[in-house]
Amino acid sequence: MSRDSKSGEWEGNDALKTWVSDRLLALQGFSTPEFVEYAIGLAKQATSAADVVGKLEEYGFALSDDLHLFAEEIFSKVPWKVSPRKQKTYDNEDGTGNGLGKAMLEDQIEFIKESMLKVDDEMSIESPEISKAKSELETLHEDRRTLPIYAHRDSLLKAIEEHQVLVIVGETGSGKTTQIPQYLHEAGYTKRGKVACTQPRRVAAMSVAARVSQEMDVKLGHEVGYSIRFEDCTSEKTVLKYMTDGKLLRELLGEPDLASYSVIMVDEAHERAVSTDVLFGLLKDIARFRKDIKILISSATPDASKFSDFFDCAPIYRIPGRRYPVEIQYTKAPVADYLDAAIVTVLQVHLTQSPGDILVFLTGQEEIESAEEILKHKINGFVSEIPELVICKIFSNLPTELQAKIFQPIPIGSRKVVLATNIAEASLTIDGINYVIDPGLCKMESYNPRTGMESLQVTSISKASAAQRAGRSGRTGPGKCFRLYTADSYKTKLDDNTPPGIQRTNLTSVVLSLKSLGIQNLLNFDFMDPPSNESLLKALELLFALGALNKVGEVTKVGRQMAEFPLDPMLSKMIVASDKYRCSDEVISIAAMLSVGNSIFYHPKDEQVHADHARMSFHTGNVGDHIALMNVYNSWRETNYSTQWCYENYVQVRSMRSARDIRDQLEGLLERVEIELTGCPNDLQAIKKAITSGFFSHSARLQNYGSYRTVKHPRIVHIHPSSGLADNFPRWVVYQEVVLTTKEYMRNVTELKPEWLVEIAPHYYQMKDVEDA
DNA sequence: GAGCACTGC
Repeated sequence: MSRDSKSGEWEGNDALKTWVSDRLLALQGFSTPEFVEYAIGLAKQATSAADVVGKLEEYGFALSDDLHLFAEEIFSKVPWKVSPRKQKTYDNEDGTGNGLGKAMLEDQIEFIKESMLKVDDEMSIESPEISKAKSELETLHEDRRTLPIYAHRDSLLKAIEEHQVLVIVGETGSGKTTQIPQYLHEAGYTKRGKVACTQPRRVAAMSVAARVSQEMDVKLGHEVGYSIRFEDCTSEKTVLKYMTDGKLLRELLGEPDLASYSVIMVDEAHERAVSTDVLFGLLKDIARFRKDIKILISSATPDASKFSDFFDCAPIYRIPGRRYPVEIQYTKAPVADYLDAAIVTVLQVHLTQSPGDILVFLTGQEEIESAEEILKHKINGFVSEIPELVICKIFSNLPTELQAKIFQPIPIGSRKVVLATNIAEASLTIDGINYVIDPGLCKMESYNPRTGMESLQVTSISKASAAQRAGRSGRTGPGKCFRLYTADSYKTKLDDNTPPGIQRTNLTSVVLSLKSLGIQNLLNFDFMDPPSNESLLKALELLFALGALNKVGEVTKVGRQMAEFPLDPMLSKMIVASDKYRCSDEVISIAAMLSVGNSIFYHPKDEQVHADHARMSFHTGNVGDHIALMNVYNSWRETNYSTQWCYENYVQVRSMRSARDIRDQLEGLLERVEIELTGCPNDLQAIKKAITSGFFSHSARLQNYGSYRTVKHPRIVHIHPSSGLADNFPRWVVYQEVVLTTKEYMRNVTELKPEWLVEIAPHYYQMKDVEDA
């Protein structure tokens, strides 16, 4: 079966395609269907052969006589010059994309009215004494019936029965996540197969499963279970399975038609996580040949037409939520200093507004810490007595024990202010918030496929995000949201939605997964919002260089081995290569440490000297950052994974535990791909060669004045000051990544011998690349 | 001589 939904498009042009493919093979050594289509597409849109050359050069092809010739030939061979991009059109007479019957709509509207009234009643009905008297289970069942979704049970089931794909819009508090899978179970869907409900986050999958197992009065892991990385709490009995969407993607690699499932419910679809978006495309395809499977797309955004359009006009079913009104205030004029404005607003709310806690959205750790200091200082400066203000902070890198503080009760008569990053927008919910202060900014990652460079920059949030932030104040009562920008800039400067993750990330790993699933032409893959062609082609190019794809774009044996590892392909390649150098034991530790990210070392502001000293102790002998990370892991392991050791060495214990989990998983996977676990503790060269096998495309050589030039696509870069080699200036290095902050910095650097590049990647480097100029 | 939001397999 072919997954190329539009593969018929070029039929009849096979001769042209073959010709283009051959020429591309000659030009760049490999040629996948994507590159063929890309080149033909360029020629179609180009106005001249020179135009084709320009575009190809812009992509990264080296200028040469061959390239010019190719451009001229393809320009003359492509027979037609067209064509406005094909637009998807749908018959959509009423313009709502809603195929539900009128009666059903009315039924919904009626219920929305009812449930709005109910919200007020509910709060006052039950006294604590009464609820105590009831059995816990009875209360649970009663709770189920008071959820907004309850009255929709039958019409919802009917809609699911009648349509293969249904988009469900359920506001927060509607009960969709816990109830719909139970309704499906009660209606008999689980007799045909499991019901999966995917979540973007691990904790959500776990906690929802726990809740549902209580409601159904079964043991967690029996009929109701969850499955997340490192933890599969399911059994043969399991019929309702909550899981992370990434986990379902992994399962898809082993079971491409999801035969053991009868319903897939993709929850929190509006978040548009990379794995959710990939799932959309795959599920749409599965639904085509598995008419018995039901797909539910559940989103909390009112505008679900995009989901509906994508799934061929799937009907939209709306379930009301339970929310309180939120009053939104804008500033009259733009603020000069939003941090200052946020602090002033906190104090104003504290002094003038009725009780209720405050949530402030800031961009990062440093900002939060300085806001905390300023706020403390200002409060101490008040001459007269004011009610106590308890300052709490939360961001993901904050040690767990300090994170817990935001949930602790505070003295009566005092008020809590929580200074938070985006973590409080969706990932965690704090009760008792009545006021939100929103400067309208966040840090967002962007990825430039041309340079392969990531950068993290402060940018304006979207309208959707602003709404989500405001909503955080109206969960337990009416709320207020103070936006530190003008109503006009809200209207004109904020985008409607945050660009989906898939358009902001390095796609190498996604591309390898999709290729492993047998998708032949990724430019035709049905993405809801396609990533740029360039970003897909760069990913293919890298996978070819790594040996994961052959020269016509098919997955190789190495590629299949790599795809088994839940890692960035360069890390997977490093592991696969470690077999040859007999050092897989060391290399999986390094891969685990690298894949944890940059939160291994702990750098408190006031103990920098000690922290730096501790960090450098792992770099003895200028071994490079990769080996240093291995030293950290091994030292920790030698202390029997001691927490105390972590504190003494300024190492974050949470990150180390996560590295251990990943390492254990990788060790298990070695066997699956038939790589022996072998160690060579004293042969650093072997380890470095394995690293080079994964990261050869990230090589750089020393220039004057301590700067470096990357070898393949020349750019000037620098060693990040946190690197152990920052003062060492080795002549040749490989690096894990380049990040753009104040300069272009290479992170995680290791020295190498230039001849290794030619030895390890002869298809990528020639002697002339590494000889002295 | 810097400073990094949030997820996930």
